Amino acid sequence: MAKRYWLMKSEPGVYSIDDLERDSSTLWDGVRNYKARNNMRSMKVGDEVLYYHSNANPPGVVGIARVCREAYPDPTQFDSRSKYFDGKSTRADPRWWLVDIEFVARLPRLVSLEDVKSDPALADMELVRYGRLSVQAVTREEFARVKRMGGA
DNA sequence: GCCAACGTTGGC
DNA sequence: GCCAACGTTGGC
Repeated sequence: MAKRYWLMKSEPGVYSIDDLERDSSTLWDGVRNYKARNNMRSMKVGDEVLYYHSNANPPGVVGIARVCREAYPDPTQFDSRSKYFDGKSTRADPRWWLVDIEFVARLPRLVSLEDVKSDPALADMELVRYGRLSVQAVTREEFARVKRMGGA
């Protein structure tokens, strides 16, 4: 299976690229959207990720990460003290899955949402067509282009 | 803080 | 299975 490419969103106030660089890797918990979950379940170790800051000023892609552990159940769904607790999920049949990602690099220049939207070559990105999905697939070409726009 | 564009839930 | 009501995301 060829390497694939993704875009993952995080609010910098919750977990920024700086946090990822400091931690070196993290588990991507708290995703409670089926499409995003399905995307994570199809990820393979080595897949590359555009790291996107949402609810930021300006919002945009700030770095590159890499999948370092394939999908396993999101532990927060079983933790009644977590805000991500899901009483309808069981350990035998977990509803929510996540992957681990590791820090690769920071982009020398931020590629803002506005930059992405105004580039005709990126008009088909899910980020443009359907903004709200927090874990999206991107094509190899889109990934390469955003990376280049970011000065990497 | 507003609100558009979604997704989810649950009554029927 | 429909759909109204409600919740969430995320740009602005």
